[in-house]
Amino acid sequence: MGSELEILREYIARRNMRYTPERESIVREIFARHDHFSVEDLYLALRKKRRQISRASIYRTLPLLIDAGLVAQVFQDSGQTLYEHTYGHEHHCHLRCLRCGQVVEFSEPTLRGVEERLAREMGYLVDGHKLEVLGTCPACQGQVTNPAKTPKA
Amino acid sequence: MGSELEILREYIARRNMRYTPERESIVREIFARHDHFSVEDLYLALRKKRRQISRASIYRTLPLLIDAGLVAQVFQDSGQTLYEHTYGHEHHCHLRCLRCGQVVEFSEPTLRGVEERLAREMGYLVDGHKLEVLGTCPACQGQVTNPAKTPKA
DNA sequence: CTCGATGCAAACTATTTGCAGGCAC
DNA sequence: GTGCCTGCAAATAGTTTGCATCGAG
Repeated sequence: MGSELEILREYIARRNMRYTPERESIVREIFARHDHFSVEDLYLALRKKRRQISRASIYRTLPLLIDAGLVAQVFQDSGQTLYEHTYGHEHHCHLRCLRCGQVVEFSEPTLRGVEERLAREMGYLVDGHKLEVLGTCPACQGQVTNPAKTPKA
Repeated sequence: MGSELEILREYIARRNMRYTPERESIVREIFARHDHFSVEDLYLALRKKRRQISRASIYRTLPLLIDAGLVAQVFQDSGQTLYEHTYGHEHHCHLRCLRCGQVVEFSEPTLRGVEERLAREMGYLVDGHKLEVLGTCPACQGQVTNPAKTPKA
């Protein structure tokens, strides 16, 4: 706990950037929650805690955190990009219900082998993977069948 | 060849919708190309072939084609949603370079087993999966290291 | 003191939608 | 003829960006 801030500090120091209170608050908030969040979620949560940080700063900070390995982009839902913190968590995949949006996390260790195979065969330097399994959750089964909503672009 | 039109016809007939020349042209164009395309790509390609179809119609048609199993959403690149036709092709996964955007397709049959396991353990009705492996392609390795571009929302 | 970071508001861009006319059935 | 579709243009919504100011180093 708190070592995400050290990572941030180190990342920032190594590039002669500024360690600002805004950046620190953003990271604190991201690691205080344990869900998939959008920029808007972050913005509102910070504002509720009396840390008013502009959306622009959040948009500008997230790419840094991703590059620093603290955060990952998960997927899009209804037009919003969702993120999750990754530092300190084992990598996992997502099973998602196309009707209600429910997300279940699961792990699939064999994918490490797939990454290695691709690195070897294709000469890629592999950073990671994203596996999403899509379907209908138990609760949504047996309901009228409207075309499942396509995750908005 | 051409059976994608039959699928479309059947899908449309089954729901008392209209089989319009616009919808047919869109499907023809999608199956004439073999790449990942955006709505804009389609729009321009159709227009170049003197089939002027509005973007709105393309946006309205794609969800139907996805529901009909003819097309799938692949991923986002620079803010655009990319699609590919799927009918008549084996399912495959994507290996993508975060620096130049190159995409390599590969297959990973073991994922079928993962789907089955999840269906069994979580009670989901599984429609399919999307696996994306991210990294740096051989050509982009050994270049100055700017933070890899995050696929825009 | 200097230059990178912030906030604001305006700009962009992809996508959605209301509406009037057109056409598949 | 009826109601679904289409094109157009306007409306949305998420994200980006220019600029003046602020503040970390």
